[in-house]
Amino acid sequence: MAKDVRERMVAGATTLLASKGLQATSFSEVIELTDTPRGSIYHHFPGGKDELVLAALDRAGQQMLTALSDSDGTSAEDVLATVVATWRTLLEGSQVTTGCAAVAVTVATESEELLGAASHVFASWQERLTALFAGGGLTADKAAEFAALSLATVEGAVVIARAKRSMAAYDQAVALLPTLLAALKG
Amino acid sequence: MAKDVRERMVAGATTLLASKGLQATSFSEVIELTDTPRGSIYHHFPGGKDELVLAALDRAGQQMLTALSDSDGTSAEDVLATVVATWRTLLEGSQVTTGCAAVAVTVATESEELLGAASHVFASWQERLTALFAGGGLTADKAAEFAALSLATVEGAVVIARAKRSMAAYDQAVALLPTLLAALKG
DNA sequence: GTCTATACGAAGATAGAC
DNA sequence: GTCTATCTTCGTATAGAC
Repeated sequence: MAKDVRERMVAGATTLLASKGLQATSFSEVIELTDTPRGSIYHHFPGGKDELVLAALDRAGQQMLTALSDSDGTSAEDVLATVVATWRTLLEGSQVTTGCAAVAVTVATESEELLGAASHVFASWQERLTALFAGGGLTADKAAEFAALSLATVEGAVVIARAKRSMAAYDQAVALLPTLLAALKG
Repeated sequence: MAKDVRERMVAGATTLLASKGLQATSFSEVIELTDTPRGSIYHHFPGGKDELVLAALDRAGQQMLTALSDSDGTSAEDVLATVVATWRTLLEGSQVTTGCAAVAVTVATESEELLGAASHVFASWQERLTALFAGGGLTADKAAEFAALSLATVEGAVVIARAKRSMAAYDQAVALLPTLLAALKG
């Protein structure tokens, strides 16, 4: 059915954004990857590529929020571990070739709308992390700053690990995050 | 003279990579930005676009190393402040639209050679930071981990700040780096 | 070193048939 | 909903004149 085709296209676009970037997230690649009919792209996405990418960003944003959905009421240490592990799993499962869709869009788009959507993804993650860290033992101020730093660190670590194709590079870059958290608590 | 044209093209490509990404770093854009002759691109870069981007990445890598060239013998705190301030200046001078060329290439290329060049840029920065932090009061192990984390954090902070077009987002993401450094020293 | 002309392919997008 | 055909634009790249 139609919903299914559209959903598969969005999922494929999300994957392509994260692994090959905005340029390679073309209709041709999406169709090939998802085995969906070429003739129905503009039926499902009248707004063209931008509408597809917008939907893909939204999906990517939701996925991380879902990964954090079980973290309510857990300690800040556990929240941090979940974030670090979630990205680690993504990297490892792709031989360190896949990263963050929002990052890929941010550094490659010239569209205000797409940039805004990427911004919204980051903001939603940071907001959620701030709440979780605050609930997990940090003061409001410290929670906000630690959420901002840990998100930036993980995003940077993912990019650097991809360039080096090295899980060790990722692990090294995030290694001191628990140390910082301990310092904030102590 | 020839060297001048080539150099201007490389400089322009570096700027375009950092601000508009790999796709937009096209010959047309480079020529327009740098006001260089269209007919001489393949004279200066027989290897085509990849050769141009390779040179641009190398240039970007050198620029950061140059920014760190006065940091020998300074404290780890001063080294950190220099790194954070260098990226901050770049962001601020562009209304938060410019970022890191190596990040732009990493998330957008499918070329092993370009990915390797981006990897080399990150490695050269990290190596230099590790040496500076070690010289500035950290043990070898801590220096390596703090170099990896601070580089990842700053790179991530730059991307997120660009998406949000917000210097405050950058400042917030890096705010706790001195706290971590203090914890490592104490 | 720089020019023009040109070839080639890919991508986004639209129109109209089925 | 899906197809095919087509259009336009753009980017990379080459050839050969100046």
